[in-house]
Amino acid sequence: MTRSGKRTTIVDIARQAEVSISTVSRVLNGRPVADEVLATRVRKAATELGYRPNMVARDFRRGVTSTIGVVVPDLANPFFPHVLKGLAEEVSAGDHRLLVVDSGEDADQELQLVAQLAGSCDGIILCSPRMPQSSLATLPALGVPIVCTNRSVGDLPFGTVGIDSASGMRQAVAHLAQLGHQQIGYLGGPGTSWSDGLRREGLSTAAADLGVSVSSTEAGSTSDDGHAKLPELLDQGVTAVIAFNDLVAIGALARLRELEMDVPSRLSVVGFDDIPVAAFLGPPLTTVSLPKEELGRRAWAGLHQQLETGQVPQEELLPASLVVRHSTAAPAD
Amino acid sequence: MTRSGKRTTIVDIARQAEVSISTVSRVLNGRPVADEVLATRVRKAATELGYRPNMVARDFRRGVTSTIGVVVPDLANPFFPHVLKGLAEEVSAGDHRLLVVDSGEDADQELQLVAQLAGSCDGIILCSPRMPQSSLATLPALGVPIVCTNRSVGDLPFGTVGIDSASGMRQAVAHLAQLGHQQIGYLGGPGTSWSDGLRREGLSTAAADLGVSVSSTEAGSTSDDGHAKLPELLDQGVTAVIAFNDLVAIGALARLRELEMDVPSRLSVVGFDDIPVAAFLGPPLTTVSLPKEELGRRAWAGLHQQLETGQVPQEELLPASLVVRHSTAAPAD
DNA sequence: GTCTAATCAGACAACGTTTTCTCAGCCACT
DNA sequence: AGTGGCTGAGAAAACGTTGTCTGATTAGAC
Repeated sequence: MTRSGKRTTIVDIARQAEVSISTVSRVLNGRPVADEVLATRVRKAATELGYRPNMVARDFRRGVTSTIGVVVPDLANPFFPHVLKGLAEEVSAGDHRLLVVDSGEDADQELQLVAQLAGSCDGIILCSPRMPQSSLATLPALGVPIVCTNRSVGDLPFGTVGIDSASGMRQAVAHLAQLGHQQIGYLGGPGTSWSDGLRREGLSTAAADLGVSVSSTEAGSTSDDGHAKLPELLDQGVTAVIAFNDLVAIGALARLRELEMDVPSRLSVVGFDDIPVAAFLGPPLTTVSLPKEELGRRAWAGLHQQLETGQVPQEELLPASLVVRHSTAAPAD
Repeated sequence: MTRSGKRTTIVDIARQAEVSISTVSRVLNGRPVADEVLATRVRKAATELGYRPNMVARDFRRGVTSTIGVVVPDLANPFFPHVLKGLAEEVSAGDHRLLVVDSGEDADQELQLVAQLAGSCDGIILCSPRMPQSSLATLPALGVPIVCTNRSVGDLPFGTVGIDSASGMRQAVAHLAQLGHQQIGYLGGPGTSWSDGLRREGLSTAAADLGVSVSSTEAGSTSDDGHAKLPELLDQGVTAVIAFNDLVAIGALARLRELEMDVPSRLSVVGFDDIPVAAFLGPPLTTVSLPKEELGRRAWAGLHQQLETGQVPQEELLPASLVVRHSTAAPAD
């Protein structure tokens, strides 16, 4: 501390080490300094005074924020924290901070949050954005590089990285078909979800290919939704159900328990995401595992590239793979 | 945009509105301006030029960061996102940003992260910190106000807000005792967890008061831990098990299913936290519900107060309450 | 020994904003 | 009518850092 109550700055160091401010800056930033004597004097003074750089001033001068914004629809959905973990890992390695905001599954608030974030971020990652295409189209005007996950953005200049849900769905349907199921139900996600669109598409083509019939309903993304909408599918005589995600599957499982219908003997259930509890459910859930951490990592890679080169990265699609546990079996017949 | 490629600044506005820079600043910050004509000229120019303030410059000048750091042990643990939601709600209302970092349940990394965060935050909220008291004691030197949740900090100058886990535990034990259980097992949390200490304390006093006996083990905070450690308790002949949290309880439930021991007829299970899936498990989990969002809100209140007044707020304790579902019943005898 | 070239530390401007200070203008009161 | 006080807009400094530019010092070549 200097005599004044303020924080120590490079000026204090310069004074104490009897060198110029520029030299302090150079030493502290590891730029080449010829005179090793000066350098050590500076470093000594810095530690003596307990110097810690003022990041805000540094960012201000450099014209950056060193901050990346991430918008997720719902942190309480176990899917997103995993994406964040993958993201955080890489982002902090690149000396950036991560500003996380939760839009509460609200498309309007999502749009507002992005606009607000844009003011204090070098770049933004939109996880599974729920906003309509028309809102999405307003974002380039913010002048901030944006990468979307789990969403196609038309010809908007955004990087995108998604998961090949269609393929995952094909694997799930193939698995069920092989077990002998002829009638499959789909507990679909929210209509605003791009992934849900992909999954429905994969479902119908796979079903057509394999000669099984499909009933589907729009449920949502929570366990409550799965719990509420399952009977609708049961009425249609399905022998297996695929859920939009594991949470919905958990809701369905709970309803089946109430109805005293055993899983998998009376009904097979397949989830999506492979959240950690999936392996511990009763029965352990067969589900399509998605590379969540990798999704985060690739999103950062795309954004990073755009920040460095100005080039909008190409669209990317990550593979999904079915994990067979014990919630699926041959139909009772 | 001005002719140069740069972003528009208040200088551009001043030029266009033909007023001084100070006036622009005053108008834009809503400070009293006498001449309404000037004010409207400024506002008009600002919208025409599409002005968006440079937050970094503003924060720099004001000597603040407008950012609050939050450290959580594991985002994938469903407990924390709820705390964050309560927190985020209030924090963003106060024109602050939330910087969230995940320490991966690693005490060393936790300490490092806090030190790093300190450089770019006005204040820090430590959620259930896992670091030892000795590390905690080094934090005041960072010169940043800190509030801890779920942790007593001795005489360190931190605000703290916790949950009365001991009372929750008493309720759980009372519930089980009333059902007729005489032998209760506890699947404890990580030794570094303060909450776990509180819970053990509440458990032993409640057990003594009610005349039931207790066996306990140190499991951890994940479903894997519960799954692995449950047999240890079963060997001791308990008729009911209380888990450190719902995730651990889920692991226990899974193990019981494997062992074909029905819940609650063969063993009663009680969790802690009341995470959303708890209600959908098989059977729906009796658990001690914790005010997670409120915890976040109170933490911010404490930090906010400290930032405004410089006064370290008093320790706070929030109530917990048992939610009885279907994983508990009278013992088989 | 002198002149040129090269090297490197120090002086200083700049980043965009807020805020303090200055001073012009006006009103009211003597 | 002159002066004192007051209001409010404009000028300018300041925040801490980085980076460009300048000037000095030294080494090398003739």
